[in-house]
Formats: sequence, C-alpha cells, structure tokens
Amino acid sequence: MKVDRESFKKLLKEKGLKMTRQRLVVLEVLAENPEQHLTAEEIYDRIKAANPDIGLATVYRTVQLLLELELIDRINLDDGFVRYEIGDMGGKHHHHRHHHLICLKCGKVSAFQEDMLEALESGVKEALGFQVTDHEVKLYGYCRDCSEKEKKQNQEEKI
Amino acid sequence: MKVDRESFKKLLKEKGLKMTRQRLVVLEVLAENPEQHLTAEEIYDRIKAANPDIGLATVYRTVQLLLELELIDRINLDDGFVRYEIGDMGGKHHHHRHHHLICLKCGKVSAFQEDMLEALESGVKEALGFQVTDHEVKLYGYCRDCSEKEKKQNQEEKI
DNA sequence: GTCCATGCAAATGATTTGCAGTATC
DNA sequence: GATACTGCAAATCATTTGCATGGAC
Repeated sequence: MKVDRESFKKLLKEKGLKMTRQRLVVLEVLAENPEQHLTAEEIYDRIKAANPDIGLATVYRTVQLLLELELIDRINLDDGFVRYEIGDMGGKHHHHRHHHLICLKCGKVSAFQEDMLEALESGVKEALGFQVTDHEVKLYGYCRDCSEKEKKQNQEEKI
Repeated sequence: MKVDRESFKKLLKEKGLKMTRQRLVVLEVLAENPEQHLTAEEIYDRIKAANPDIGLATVYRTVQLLLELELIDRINLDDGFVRYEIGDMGGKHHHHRHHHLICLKCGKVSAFQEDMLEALESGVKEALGFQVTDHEVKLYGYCRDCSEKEKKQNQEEKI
C-alpha cells in the first residue's frame, strides 16, 4: 500500500497540525506492512535504519495521532504490547474492523473479513437496545498448519 | 454465587497447591460480584476492609492462579487495566465466553449470551482451515439508556 | 517569526519478583 | 517439619511527559 503524501498533509492541516518527515515515515511503515500488527518498538526499529535520529517517544506520539485521524487501528493481543495496523483506508462502510484469528500454538495472527456479525449486531439491538457502532472480534484456536500437524502426529502415534 | 470451599480445596490439591484464606477470599469477591469486571486493585480494595493485612501482590498472584485453574476469565477494555470476572462455573460447552457490550458514552460494560457466533466459527473453519476453540467479542456502541437520551435530545433540538 | 513537533531523559503506573517470615498440610 | 504462600519493598517495562531545541509554514 502506498501513502498519498498530499492527502495526508491536507488531513493534518485541517486539524492545524504539521506534516513532518517522522509522521510520514511511521505511516509508511504501517502502510507497507499490512497485516503485520507491529508494536511501537517494532515500528521504531524499522525506521531507525534509514532515520537514525528518530526517537521512540515520537513513534508513540505519532501512533496516537494516526489513531485519532482513524488512519490506523489498534490491536491488543494481551501479550503486554499494543499493536497497530493500517486501516481499511478505502473505508467501505462505517469503520468495521478488528477481526483476528490467533493461533494458540504458533502464535500467528491473521485477519479475516466477515459480514456475518451484522446479524449478531441487529440481534443485540433488538434484544437489548444496544446500538453497535464498532466491534472487535478475536477467535482463538489452531491455524490450518498447526491443526494439520497435530492431525498427522496423532496418526503416527496410532501406528 | 457461592464458592464451594471443599471443591476449591480439592482442585488446588490436585495441583499440589495449598488452600489459603487469601485465595478463598479473592475467589469469593469475584464470585459475589459477577459481571463486575474488577481490576486487581479493585479486588484488593474490597478485601482490605475485612482483611487489612493482605498484600496487593498476593491478589495479582492469586488472580493468575485462578486464571490457570480456569475459574475466572480475563477481560481487557484497553483502559490500562486488566479485569477479571468469575467464569461460567457451570461450563455448558467448552469454555465459550467473553461477550461484552461497551458503551462509548457512559462506559458501562455489560455481557450477553449469544450462540450466533457458532455459525461464524464454522464458516472460518471451512474457508480458512482455522479451528476455533475460544473467542473474545467486544461490541462497541451506545447502550439503551444512552441512545434513548441521545434521541430525546435530538427531538428537543428540533423544537 | 510563530508555533508545533521532536529528542532526550526522567517520570509514571500497572504488574512482577526477591526474599525473609508465616501458614498449611 | 517441610514446603508452599504471603507481605513488603524493590525491580521491571511499556508508555507518557517536561523541557529545551529544531523544523514546518
């Protein structure tokens, strides 16, 4: 994914903010690594090589800013780090995101698209009067690779 | 909800652990406050009145232990605290839990039961080969009270 | 030139850990 | 009586913040 410098600059200007090299670079790292769920420190590490004089605090501040601008999303995998990923950008409907599959064996995190939740949301609306505007769904289990490995191992044990 | 001292003791013994007043009290606080999503510090505060000489570190250690024993669940509302609530105990099917409605206006957190996710899980299994064993679902939006207040306010503005 | 933004280092705050004393089995 | 558990205080570690300098407009 490519960051459009000019529209980013414009977006910042609307809020009285300035476009800086650091802000652009952080956004670019996230845009170039979709589905990677990077921590602030990981973003920092990827930037440091080309920009040795950037500070970790700036990454933290920038990531907050990008969240407020709704350019990126936050993911919490309960491992002590907050992670970030580039948002839908295209923005089909009202930002519906945060669908993650987390493998309990290899730790791999993948995303999935699913509209089945809309039925759930309208059910909640009718039954409880709760109007859903966003959701975060994490499914824990075993990814294809790990569950196939498991299966193979079980077969070998039977022999 | 009431804690069964003896079966708790037995459960601990199976793992070579001892039953202590502190462990019992922490479990009781959580059992007596279902749907309350207490932080470690909040649990500590509720215990301190009757047991002034308990330590916060013990609450943290106990809560970890109860998680491992699958007697309680962990909830993360991204507000900087990890929260805990008593588990299903009854345990209908394979521990399926963590369904929360989080109101963006008043911050109220409520839980809901919903089996509609099973359709989603089998969809994921077929499409991606990912075998789901547990899930955590957070729906963000506006609770009945807040969305009614909102509606009323909008009507008044029109007058 | 005016502010906003940055880098650095120090501060924060939830959670963890080491250790000597204490309670459970 | 052995061993696990607790309380306390110190340590940890991700994230935030104060402040003087630097950069965008």
